[in-house]
Amino acid sequence: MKRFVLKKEPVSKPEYAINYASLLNEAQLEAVMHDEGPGLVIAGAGTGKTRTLIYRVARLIEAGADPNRILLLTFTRRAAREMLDRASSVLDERCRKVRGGTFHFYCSQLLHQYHEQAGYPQNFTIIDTADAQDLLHMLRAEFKFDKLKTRFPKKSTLQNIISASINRQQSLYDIVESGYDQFLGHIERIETLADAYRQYKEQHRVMDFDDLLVRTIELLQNETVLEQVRGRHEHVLVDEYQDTNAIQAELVRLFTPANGRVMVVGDDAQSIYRFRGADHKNIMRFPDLFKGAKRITLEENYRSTGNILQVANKLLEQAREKYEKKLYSMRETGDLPALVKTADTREQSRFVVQMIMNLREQEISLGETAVLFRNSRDSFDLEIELNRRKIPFIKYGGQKFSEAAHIKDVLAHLRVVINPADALAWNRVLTLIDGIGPKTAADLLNWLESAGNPYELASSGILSDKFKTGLLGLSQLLIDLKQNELTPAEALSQIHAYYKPVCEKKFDDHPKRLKDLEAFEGIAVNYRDYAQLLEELALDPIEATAVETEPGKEDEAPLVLSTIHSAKGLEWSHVFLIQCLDGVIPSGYSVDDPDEIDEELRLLYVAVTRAKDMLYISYPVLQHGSFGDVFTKPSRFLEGMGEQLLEPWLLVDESELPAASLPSASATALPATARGSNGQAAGDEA
DNA sequence: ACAAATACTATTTTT
DNA sequence: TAGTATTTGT
Repeated sequence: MKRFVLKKEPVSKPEYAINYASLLNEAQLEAVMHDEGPGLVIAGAGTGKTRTLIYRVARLIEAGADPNRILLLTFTRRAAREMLDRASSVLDERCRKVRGGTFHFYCSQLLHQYHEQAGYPQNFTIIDTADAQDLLHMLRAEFKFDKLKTRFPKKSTLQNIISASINRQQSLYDIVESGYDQFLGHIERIETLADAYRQYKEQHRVMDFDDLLVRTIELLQNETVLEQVRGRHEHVLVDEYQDTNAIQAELVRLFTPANGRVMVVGDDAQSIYRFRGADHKNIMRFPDLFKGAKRITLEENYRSTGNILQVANKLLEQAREKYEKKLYSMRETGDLPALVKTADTREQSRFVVQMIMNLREQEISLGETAVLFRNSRDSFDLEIELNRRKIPFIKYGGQKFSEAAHIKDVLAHLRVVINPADALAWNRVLTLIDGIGPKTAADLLNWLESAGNPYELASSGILSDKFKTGLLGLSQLLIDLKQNELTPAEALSQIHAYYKPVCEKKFDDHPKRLKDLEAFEGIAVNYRDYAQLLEELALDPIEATAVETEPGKEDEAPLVLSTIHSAKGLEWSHVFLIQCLDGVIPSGYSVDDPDEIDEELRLLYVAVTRAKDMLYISYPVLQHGSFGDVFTKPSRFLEGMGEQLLEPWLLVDESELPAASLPSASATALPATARGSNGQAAGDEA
């Protein structure tokens, strides 16, 4: 029955098991069914972007595409996993065979596979941001730049500058001039360091995150490799395209097969990674890069109530650079988002906790609620309050679990065993020993390079009584780890035992950290060998910083605390946005650059559009600083919003309320709605 | 000369 | 809070 007339007929249904037309709106359907040539989907927040991608994957497979030859690039590995999970439940298990992951992950796969052409050993190691910083720290000491009279950038700043220079494809000078002008006097030293850093990485055959992308582009200059790589992609799909930078855009171009089957999805109004070189205009330049790209726009929002979208649209109106679309809510109007002014941070925390407890009584579970903030530290006070009230929560964003000092300490021991040439890990391991500082460690390292057996530390020439015992202990541990073939979990448990006293001495909060280590051993059970554990951890660090679970209630999904950046692509029924202050959002660092201000505005836009049913924006009037209290102003972005957009809530002291309204309470504040008695506000129900 | 203890200060966001 | 500068101690 295969007929050459098929093309002329309306989209044929009988071929598909899934009835796409009934499950998707017109624009979504168009994106899912799009066949030849490049496609660009501009999808506003909550317009079913992910849904469209999922159904497209299913549709392509149904149409006969080999799942293995579909490449799905996402921003995080979590997003890739979720998408393929959902696609599998929509269609079937074939969807799991889709190639996918982050740009970094896919590049690292290619580089391992074509290591010869790339000029690297098969087992090159990937260093994460913290390693890169440690390396710069070491180099800075080597060049004696740490003993200068004028202020020199600290290691994290140095790493930021170097990485920005690569990702934004600008010279170090330009980066320093535009963002770090206080260090312009040191520009030559910074250039020296960046050069030494690059050399070290080449000599030791390690790559940082940026190298993974840059080296892949270099690799694909090889025509044979390029043909092979392209040849294995039948379709390329890219999510969150607005957050790609020029390097990633080039990768997409290189990955795309000759048939031009590439589809990218994104929202220029949600571009929030400028600092990493992303340019929200990139997505609009896609048609220049891929001629004849079909453009599809999704504007119907299924997520948020009308009132929430009004606030979102009002935010975008303030942008200097206009965005082309406006969101239309497909839902009811809903309640007005709340604007809550609190006396100080403590009161804000108590307000949030109180509201969350009230919501829980109204059958809105913790898992349907999230608290968002600009900076990771903005939730510190709230975390204390949540702990006090025994409310389980999980925090995303900020420092990662596997980047915490104590976890890195433990991992360094593993790294030394896998790769005795890993100077960074040695440095870390050695300086943990009492009596060994940077200098002695460097001397020992020097000796190590010529040593026959690097683990027989005791035979080194420079043994002093001061640290002899410690060094012997370390030697013992490393030999144990090397000789007995242990699983990663067993090895970690050995290291844990060795590290325990060190940890107790080094950290005041050792009980918490030792508990983390136990949890880490549990996680390590899932890994085959040391090397796999280390590489996966570098590319996909364990995101959650702290999980606090109340015993017995483990099945209830915990409350989510998240930075706005980490909340991208997610949604919750009720969303609290705390610390909505001028100087926080927009960040105080961005106020003199209009482009940066626009980015902060988009950030706020992302935060607001995470909410499905109700949004609470709060800010404290007074902040307790180290120099005394400081009066603060709400975010400038909220200024133009009248009471018809945001409803001001008053916090009423408990003592002024009828006794019944609060079940258990210390001096907790309670919101009262200005709308009178019918309000949904907390406390009214119970 | 180097390590350890203490005081101070400046703080984004992520692969 | 953690990273850095300064002081104290061995």
